[in-house]
Amino acid sequence: MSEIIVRYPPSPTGFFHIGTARTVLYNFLFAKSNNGKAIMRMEDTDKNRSEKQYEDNILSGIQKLGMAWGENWESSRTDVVYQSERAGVYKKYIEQLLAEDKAYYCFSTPEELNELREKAQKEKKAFRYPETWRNADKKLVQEKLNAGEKSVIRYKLPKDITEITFTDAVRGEVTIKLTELDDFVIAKNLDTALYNFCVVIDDNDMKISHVIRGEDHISNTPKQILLFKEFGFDIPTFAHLPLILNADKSKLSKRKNKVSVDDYLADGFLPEALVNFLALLGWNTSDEQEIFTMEELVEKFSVDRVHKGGAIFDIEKLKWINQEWIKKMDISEFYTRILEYWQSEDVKNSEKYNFPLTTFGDLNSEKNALFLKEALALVKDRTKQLSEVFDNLELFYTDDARLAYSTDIYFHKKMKTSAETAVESLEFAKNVIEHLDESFEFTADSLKTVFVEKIKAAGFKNGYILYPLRVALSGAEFSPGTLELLEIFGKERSLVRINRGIELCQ
RNA sequence: GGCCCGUUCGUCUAGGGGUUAGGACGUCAGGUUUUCAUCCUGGUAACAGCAGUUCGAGUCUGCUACGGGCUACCA
Repeated sequence: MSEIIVRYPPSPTGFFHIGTARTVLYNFLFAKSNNGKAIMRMEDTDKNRSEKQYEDNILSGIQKLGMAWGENWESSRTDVVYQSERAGVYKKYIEQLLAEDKAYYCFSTPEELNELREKAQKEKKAFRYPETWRNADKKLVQEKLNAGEKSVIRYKLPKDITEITFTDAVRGEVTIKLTELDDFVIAKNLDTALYNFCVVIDDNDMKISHVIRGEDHISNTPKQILLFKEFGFDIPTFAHLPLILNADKSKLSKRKNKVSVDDYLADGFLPEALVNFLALLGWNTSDEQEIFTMEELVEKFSVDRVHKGGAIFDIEKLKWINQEWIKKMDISEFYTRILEYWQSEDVKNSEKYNFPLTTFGDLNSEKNALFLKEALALVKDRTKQLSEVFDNLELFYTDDARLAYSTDIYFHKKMKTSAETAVESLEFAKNVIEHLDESFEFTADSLKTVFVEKIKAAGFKNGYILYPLRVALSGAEFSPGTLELLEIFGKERSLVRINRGIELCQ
């Protein structure tokens, strides 16, 4: 079997799109799992719409998600092929077609054509280019060319073929009758070849074995196959992926969804989670595993199991997967990742998020770093998105003596507590803490033993004491557990917060 | 309009003639926990419709309906 080679063909006309990411992912998984390789090909033939910033964004986005390209999967920027630099190559093939009378110049103006299109629409007929210039007089054509009249180059649809059939790796046999096609434009001029043409030349030059792309390209496939045949090239295997959909089942779009990968990254989704989620949108193993590392995906991926129907982008499931990935991390990894996140370009570029690291003091200081780590440990398993963490950490860094919150939150029906009863609860807790031995180990576990014992002896219920205590320590309605808060704040800070609570309640 | 493609719980999906149609997310209820989250238990909920083939159809065939994609001198 010949070598497996796929291509990543983004068009740098917008920021790295979630749909592009999914297509690249499937190409990556397929090539990687088959010991093949992937070629990065920038489809930037549309000079008006292509921009360098988009190109950079796409390239770095692909790397951020852990998808690589190149002979050795090194994702080198020098490996990137630009269609804009291959105009000369395309030109030769266009000239060949012209010389063989397989293509021709067409002088019909867009205005004329649009008129015909509208007319066909009105008469409820399909529009086809009427082949006005297909067999035009050569001399006339040359004269117009010499006169510098505007023209395009069209492919001469063969008349001896009636239909094109190809076997799609995802959906099986697909047949399109040639009567559905017309003499399509392959180039604006000799130096400006268009998409359907460039793709064929490139795929051949790069020995692409598998073309894996979105379903929206199915209708381009017969045109490309015609060209492959025309030049006598080997035809790659096509695999058309189902589309990612908006909630209303239309193709995923900017108007109805966030579509930029960077936006999701800025929102605190992990690249691993994004990849995991995207992989499952249109493909799955038959077992019940939901969380996959990239390695596992590579190992298990197969095109046979790619679905035909489109899949709606469900952010709730993404959130769940993201949380699973966060739970899987140990605390030092979480610490590293959250710092990376706070300092990432995605966050800095976002108008929505502002995470001043100065809040945490100088993190080069071991003490500060350790405290942050401990605080993160208390917050980790309750975070779905990295973007929530900063706010959830705030309570650990506010001025103990000046904690501000509404005493309404001391009210709890089940615990039978309120701002009034809180004074008693807090005084009790304060007393317990103040009478601890010098040698007492101020940890959640030890504190639990002591508190449970003393509370029982005093005839209270655990919640009656511990709920208000938690509120006093956190100043918040919801927070990590009471004992954990005591431990992280330590004796001194805990007492200051308890006193502040008493002060507020009186 | 034309062509092409698709259709199992709200969502992602398992399933390839005989299943109480399974799992996950969400949601709801209960439990654990000092609150929230986590965690545990349980519930809810689907084969688009109609014919046909067959002893038997979610699984095969046809038709209908619905949905989507494409229909550029964009990619």
